[in-house]
Amino acid sequence: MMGEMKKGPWKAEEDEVLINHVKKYGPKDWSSIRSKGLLRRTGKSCRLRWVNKLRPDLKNGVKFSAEEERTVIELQAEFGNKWARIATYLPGRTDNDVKNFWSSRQKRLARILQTPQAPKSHKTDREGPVIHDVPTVKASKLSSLTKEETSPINLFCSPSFTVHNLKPISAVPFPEPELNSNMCYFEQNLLQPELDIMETKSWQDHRQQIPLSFQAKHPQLQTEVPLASESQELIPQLGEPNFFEVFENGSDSGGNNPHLQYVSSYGTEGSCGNDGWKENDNPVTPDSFIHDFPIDMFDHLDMLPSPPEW
DNA sequence: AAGTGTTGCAACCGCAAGGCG
DNA sequence: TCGCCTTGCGGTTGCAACACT
Repeated sequence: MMGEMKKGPWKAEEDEVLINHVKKYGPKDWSSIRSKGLLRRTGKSCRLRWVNKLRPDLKNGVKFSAEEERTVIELQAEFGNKWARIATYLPGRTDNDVKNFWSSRQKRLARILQTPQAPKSHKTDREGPVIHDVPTVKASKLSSLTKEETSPINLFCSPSFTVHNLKPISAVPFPEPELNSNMCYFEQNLLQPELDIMETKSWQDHRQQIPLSFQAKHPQLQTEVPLASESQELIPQLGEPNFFEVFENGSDSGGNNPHLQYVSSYGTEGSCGNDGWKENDNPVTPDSFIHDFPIDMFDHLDMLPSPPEW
């Protein structure tokens, strides 16, 4: 009879035994490692160690790239918490990696939402990406239309990993804006219903409302909104497929946006035909959308300079 | 330098599915 | 068909490392 099962961190010697076993027999027969008396670990533990740490093709100690983050976000919106499935799209990443990444991200968002004005955590310094460090990017979908035909709206959205995720179903393609660090563009037509509803709002009301209508009605102004750091971290999430999950306790894992249903490029959502967003039958009004934010969230928004100053 | 809070990661646990006798 | 065993997956936890006061 074997002694007690060993738990806890693996030692280098144990790793070596495990690796040798896999070399001989392949990544299987995990239980035989114990039955042969090679290790006092369960087969389950051995398998986990191999899959998560010892496999030769792993990106151990390498942070998720922006591209990987984008992929996870898209796939989580599509598959839900199917980490193993998502991991198959990310070479060198395990389901555990993806799961931990997502968990950290959710915690970060939750913290930001709960304490938008709290003293900045020291940890934020080693969290990325910081908006102003994000390189300039271009919208992926280009158009021959002029800006006058499809006046872009500057919305508060991070270009760091959301731009190409946003694939509005609108038939009018994107113009070709260059996105700087604090802004990205949405197709105006997609937002027009919201813009009409919010039409009466102004920058003076910015504590409660995002004055999209101002920009929509004056697209030529191309307003740019400087954001405080915490809001810079939060507001980018507006563009993410699963953004609404942040606000919804116990919402379904599919990341359904109450207004727009995301259909990713990985394509299991068939009703839309093309990649992108489709309209929900019961959209949430912009007001209810905005009211889900902490009341003081927009305190970080600075007043726009008046046009003559531009 | 010590204390404290936060984060990321490694590993465990429980459950379910599948294979096999 | 049933029960056992193995494997795989998702959720959770514990802890070391780090940053700040």
